[in-house]
This record gives sequence, structure tokens and C-alpha cells, in this order.
Amino acid sequence: MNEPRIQDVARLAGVSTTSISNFLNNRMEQMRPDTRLKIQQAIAQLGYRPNSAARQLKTGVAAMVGLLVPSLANQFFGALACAIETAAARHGCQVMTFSTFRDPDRERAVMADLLAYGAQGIVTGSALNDTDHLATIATRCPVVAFDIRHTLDKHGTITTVSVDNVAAAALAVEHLAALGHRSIALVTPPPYTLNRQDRLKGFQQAVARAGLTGELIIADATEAPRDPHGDTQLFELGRSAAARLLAAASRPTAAIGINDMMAIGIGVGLRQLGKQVPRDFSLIGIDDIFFALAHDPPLTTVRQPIQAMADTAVQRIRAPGAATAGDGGLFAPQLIVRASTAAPRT
Amino acid sequence: MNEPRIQDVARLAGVSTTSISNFLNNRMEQMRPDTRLKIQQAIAQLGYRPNSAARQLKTGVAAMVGLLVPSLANQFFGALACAIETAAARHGCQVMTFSTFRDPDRERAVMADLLAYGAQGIVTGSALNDTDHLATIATRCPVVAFDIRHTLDKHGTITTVSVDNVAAAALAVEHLAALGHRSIALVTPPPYTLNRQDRLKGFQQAVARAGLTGELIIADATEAPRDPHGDTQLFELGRSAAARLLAAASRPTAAIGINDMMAIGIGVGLRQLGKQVPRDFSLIGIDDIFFALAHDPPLTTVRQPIQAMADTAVQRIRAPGAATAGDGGLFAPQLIVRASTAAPRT
DNA sequence: CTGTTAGCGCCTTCAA
DNA sequence: TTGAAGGCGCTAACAG
Repeated sequence: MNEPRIQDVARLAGVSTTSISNFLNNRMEQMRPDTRLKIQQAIAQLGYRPNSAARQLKTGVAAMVGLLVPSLANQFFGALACAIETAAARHGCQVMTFSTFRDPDRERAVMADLLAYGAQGIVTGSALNDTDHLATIATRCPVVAFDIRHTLDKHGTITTVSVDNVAAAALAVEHLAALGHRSIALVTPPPYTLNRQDRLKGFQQAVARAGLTGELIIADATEAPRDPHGDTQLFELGRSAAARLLAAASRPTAAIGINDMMAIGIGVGLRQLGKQVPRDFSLIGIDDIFFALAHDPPLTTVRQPIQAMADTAVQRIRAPGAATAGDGGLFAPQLIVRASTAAPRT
Repeated sequence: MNEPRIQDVARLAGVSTTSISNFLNNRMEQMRPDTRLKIQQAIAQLGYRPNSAARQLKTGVAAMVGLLVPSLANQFFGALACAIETAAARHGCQVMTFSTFRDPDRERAVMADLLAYGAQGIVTGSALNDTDHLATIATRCPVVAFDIRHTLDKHGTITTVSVDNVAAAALAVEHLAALGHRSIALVTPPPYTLNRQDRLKGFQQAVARAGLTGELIIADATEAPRDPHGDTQLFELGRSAAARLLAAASRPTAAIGINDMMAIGIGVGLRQLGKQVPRDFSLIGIDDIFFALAHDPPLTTVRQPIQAMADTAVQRIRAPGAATAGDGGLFAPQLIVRASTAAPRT
């Protein structure tokens, strides 16, 4: 309603709209310093802001990147959104975030919306089953898949950014081994997604390397209600897995949760069973979500360098071609030792 | 890149662009059924999506609402963003979310961006100190303040949506009173914000009504590092407040955290001090964030009806005028009894 | 019921 | 340096 327009600025500054446009687009060399100053003042005085719709209509792109996540209510993705926003702000561009609630139809619709909005590119932290669709989108704008590396490699049109999940799990194993644990378990839901498969692989490789006994506890997803919003499911699965952990044939003295949510669930379950962490049992997660810190005891975990990953993701969108499809984009995880791991009782 | 345009659809369907436009804007009565069918097919065949920038440039508004939160890494605001997105989707519109990191400058900049983007309205869950600026924005588009009622009422141009914080605190007090507690405490940082002041007022009123002893524990904000991202601060403050709780002169048997984050911190602190919740001490929060459930024991709390509040917020943006500035917009909180409260030990 | 047409605000030649 | 002018894709009169 009654926003100032470029012509108003031009009139007030006593210059042409062309100069204003040049000013707005940082072509300072094409005007005298005093012109520049006058323009600056006029813009400030009017509170002028270029209309992005018009600009986009003309140039074809918006200074905006899209972000898809399963749900912002999920702590990990909230943090991711934060990191992407921070990264985008460094490029002077906005983020439009959508929760897909893991609904493929909604996912498709939302991608189309983003395209209609002229998004420069799309970062997706939402694991699609329909990768062909993703590839189609990728022909229209750069698509960066966050933490869902392998699924998409085959198409070769999508770049990916991911923590090295194999290394992450290995880091957890090595930490436990160094503490003296000889029998450990990995607790995970059925590893359908490839990042979970990677973590599983890392676990098995590291266990073999260290000569440990490694048991796999598959938490049956039907044991807890699905929850597309906040991922309470993983927490509940972890909690109910605690009993199986204690009853396991290999008598593990430590467990790795496939991620922090699961580890926190395990921690609560163990305590409800009268076990004390880390005195009776060691526990370690992966991701380093905020509540790892708020857990009692503070959860030892393997951190994903989210901000660095987000920076790379946005960079790839702003400068596609810089990275070729399928190239590395693998980030090194970092062990964060807190208080949920200790040497096993002898 | 090479998106189909409205003319392409018109050509393929063998009709005029007007009809396509009518179709897109749901003016079905202005065309024959067979025309409608042809259009439908043509759109599907081309995968056509109207360009939102062009549409917005023409109509002046985008099907988009802005959302400002301190940080999406904060569990509560992640959930809020989720709820707003769900509400907006029901109106067929998108959400552009920004984290302000509680930086007034960024807040201002982001509001301006939103205006430049043609946002239909702005929901802010971010407590500004500069309410005049907010009022200025409100002259350009509807602004709905989420959970920061009183600060803004004086301007009369901004509508607000908030839980009844007085009632929320009272609900907590009454629950504890009903369990038999006679001396309780409220733990809060210095109540600068007005929703905290409301909670404090509700606490004091309810305590007086029930004839209890009510102590106020002000957690000194300097005791924990500030954290604009994830609000670890409140957690840490709660944790360090546990000792003061146990040493308090009024010998409280239960505590209310000003919100869940604080209550969870208190819970962890109490346990580290060897106290068992709820056997030795009862604990209750306010908000009902997800981790109230993941806390051990599951935290009794007072829930904000976030989705209903979000629906109302979006409604006010879509149909401004329906609600007059400053009108109620107060929502009833709900007591969620879980396992952190019990009768005091006799 | 359908076609024609004039902009929405900005960017970018182009000639002055 | 500047002014004029032609769109970007769509909508909404208005005239058929």
C-alpha cells in the first residue's frame, strides 16, 4: 500500500531511474560520488525498498532458496533451518522453508511452489522415495540433498552434502573401545535410509577393526506410533529398546544410538530399568542436537558440522557448476565427549 | 528456465488467456465445462504453474505470510513455525520464516525484506523492544504478535494472539495445591517480558487464593552464558536454581518453571543434587514443548494450544478487520498431567 | 462466454 | 551520465 517506487526515489534525488537501478545493483562506477550520495539519502528518506516481485519478474530469479525438511518441530531440522538461514543471509538471500511431514504428495507440491516462486535452488533434508521427481526438479534449478547422499548419486544431477556417516559411527565405536568396552551394541530402526545404512556399516567395520563384539539391535518401528511432526517415535523406540539391550546375548556394556533422539530414549529407558548411565552402561549418540546437552547425564555424541554443511549447500546453489554433481560433499564428524560414557565396570 | 507460460497453455487448449486466468482464479462459472476440461488437460500436459512473481506484481500481494522467531533452533519456535505453516497451508499460502536471533537490527531488516516480498502479513513471535517500529510496519500490512500481548496493545494497530499466561500459571498452582503442596516456588529469570510478568501474576494470585506460601526464585541471567540460538541459557539457569530451591527459607515442596526449558533444567539440577522427582520434589513447566515428554520423568506441564493460536494468527492476516486491534485473542491453557508431580512426602 | 489490451515495478539496452 | 522504451508473466477491465 503506497510503497515508494523507483521513480519516487529518482525524482527526490533529482536523477534518472537508471542511476537508481545502477545504484541498487552495485554499479557504482557509472555515477559520480555526489550522485551516489544523493541517491543514498533519497532511499533512506523514503524508506525505499525495491519490489522483489518486479525485480524477479524481470531477472527471472529471486534472491531466495527453498528448504525442505520433514518437520521443523524436529530439533535437528530446526537447527538445520537455522544454519541454512544463516548461510543464506551471508549471500544476502532469503530462505523459504517447508515441512513435508514426510508426505510425498506434499513434497512434490511444495517443490512446485518453490519453482513458481523463482527459487534459486532447493536444499532438501527430506528423504524422498521418489528420486526421479527430484531429478526432474534438478533440471530447473540446483538441488542440494542434505544428508541423503547415496540415494541420489545415480542421477548425477543432484549435488549432495552430508556428514561422513561411516566415519561418525566409527568414531563412536573407537571412543567406546578406547574406554575399554569389549562388547557394544548399535540400536537403530530398520535402516531403510542410506545414511543409517552408512552408520551401520561404519559400526560394523570399526567393531571388526577393533576386535570387539558388536551387536545390532533393530528397534521394531511398529512398537511406537508414527509421528510425522516431532519424531517422538525414535525416542519411544529407544526407550523400549533398553530392555533388549540389557537382555542381549552378547552382554554389551555400551550402546550407540543411531542418532541422539534414539540415544536419549535409550537413556531414559535404562534409568527406568534401574540402570545408571554411565556407571552401569555407557551411551553415545550421533548428531549432537541441543537436547543431548539437556539430557541427564549430558550425552556424549558425534557432532555433524551443520553450519559448515549448510554453508556449502548454499554455496552450491549460488554458484552451481562450481561443484560437479555427485562430488564429495562429505564432512568430517567430531566426537563430543560429555558424561554418558565411561569405562565399563570390571 | 523455459517454464511454460499462460499463453502456451492457452494455445494448447485452444482458448484465450483470459479463460486460463479465470480457471486459475477459480472463476469456473465463466466458462463452459468442456473449456474447463481442455484447460485442465493442457495445464497437466505442460506441467504449467503460474509464475508467482508476475501474479504478485499484478495483484500487489503474494500468497505468503512472514514469520519472525528468535530462533528455529529453539524447540518452542520450531513447533510454532510448524503450526503456522500448517495453518497457512490451509489458506493455500506459503510462509517465509526468519530467525532474528534477538537482534533488533536484523529484525528490522527482515521485516523490510518481508514487505519487499509482498508478504500479506507478518506473524512475530519475536519480542521487540522497539514497538514503534512494529507499529510502522503494521500500517503496511497486518501484524500479529504471538504471545507478546501487552507490550503492543497501546498502539492499537497490532492484533495479538496469546495463551492466557495468568491462567496458565494459576493452573499449575492449582494442580500442585490439589496434590497437597502448601509451599511452592516459581523459578524465572528476571521477568522483563510481559508474558513472564503475566505468569508471575497468575502465580501470585493463585497462591493467595489457595492460601499457599509462594516463593519467587529469580534466576540471575548472568549465571549462564547468553545463547541467542537454542536457549540453552534457560536450561542452565534452571539447573543452577535447583540448589536455591532446596535451600529456600519457605521450604517449598514443589516448583513451577517459568517454561518447560527452565523446568527441565531444574529437574536435571535436582537429580544432580540427589533429589528424586516427584518423590522428593514436584516439578511442573509451562508450554509443553516436545522434550517435556522426553524428560525423565515425563514433565507435567501446562500446554499452550499452539495450533489453534496459529490458525487464528493466520486468519487475522488473511481477513484483517475481522478482528479489531487489541481484541482478546487470548487462549485457554490446558493442564497436562504426566509424572513429575505427586503429593508431597508427609 | 471469449478475445484484446493495458499496465503492475523494475531492469536493461540504446541513443542522446 | 541520463531519458525513453520495451518487455518479464499475469490479471482484470472492457469490448466483442
